Amino acid sequence: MPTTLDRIDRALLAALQDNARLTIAELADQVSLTTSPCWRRVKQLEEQGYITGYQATLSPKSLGFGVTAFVSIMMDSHTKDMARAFEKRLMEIPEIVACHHISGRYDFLLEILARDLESFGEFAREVLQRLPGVKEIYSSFSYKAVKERRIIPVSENHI
Amino acid sequence: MPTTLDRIDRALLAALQDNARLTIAELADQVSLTTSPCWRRVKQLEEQGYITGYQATLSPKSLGFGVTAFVSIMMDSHTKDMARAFEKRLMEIPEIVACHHISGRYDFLLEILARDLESFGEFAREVLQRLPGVKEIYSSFSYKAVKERRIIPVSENHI
DNA sequence: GGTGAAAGCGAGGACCA
DNA sequence: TGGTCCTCGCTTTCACC
Repeated sequence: MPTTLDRIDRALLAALQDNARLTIAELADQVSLTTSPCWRRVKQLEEQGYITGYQATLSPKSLGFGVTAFVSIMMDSHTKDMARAFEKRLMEIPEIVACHHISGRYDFLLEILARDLESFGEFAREVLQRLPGVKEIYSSFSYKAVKERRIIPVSENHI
Repeated sequence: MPTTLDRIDRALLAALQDNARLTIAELADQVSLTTSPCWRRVKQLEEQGYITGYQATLSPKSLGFGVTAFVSIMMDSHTKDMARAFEKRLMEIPEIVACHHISGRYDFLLEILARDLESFGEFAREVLQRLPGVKEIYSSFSYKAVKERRIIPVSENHI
């Protein structure tokens, strides 16, 4: 399915990544197309998996989350069951907004939101330390999000 | 401005975080309101900064990025000028999709997309090592994104 | 791949409760 | 606040190039 993307497809992806609420008419205008082919292309990009969803970006601070923490976790053992239990438990905890299984000294890298440092401390003690299979935890706090929109490059140079 | 959010506002935020392309009519339906008040609430949530934007979520893999790397960077010195030069340069590099200034042993944590490991190696040598003020770099690769949608909790329990 | 038209629906505003 | 109504423009899907 992943047919190759032409200039117009890439322009559509860039435009929608910047503003997911653009109407088809506005999009068509930006890429110099009429609405029908523009609409078909967007549908195709969705069906072929280039676009996986549309999300409103919320402000953590406005919602009461003053602290973003990055937590590195080392596991006791590295069995498949252990990893599965750990990952399953993670999915239930909304404060953990991202998690990657990673290479290197630690096994998982988590991104966590908390109201403040005190509430993070409690969360670390009561929740993180009790996750199945955890051996060691290293926490680091974000002083400032220098770049956080996670804009994926779509221009051809990068491929 | 940040007036407090009631149940309906939170439901709207949750719905739009899940699908930013919902129409006002669909949203109104989900929260049992008619379109006008629903529309007014969404506009308010945007104006008051709870919603900072709407983004299409793209698939890095489909776009040719097979590797997600987390790079920790230690700086030479910690002057304000140094940090500014470093941050300014970061903003110009699209492969760096996120960056936080952090506490702890390292100063910055970057998230980087690359085609493959080889191309990341080149990027690390040619770009990262040459960023202004860099003293030490530690790279770690994501084997698997266990959770990556960065859904910010909006239910009242968390506040 | 592209155009153009038609039917139906949503957006956004004025106004009332 | 929430609801009604109204108008304009957009979305979506045709048939066709």
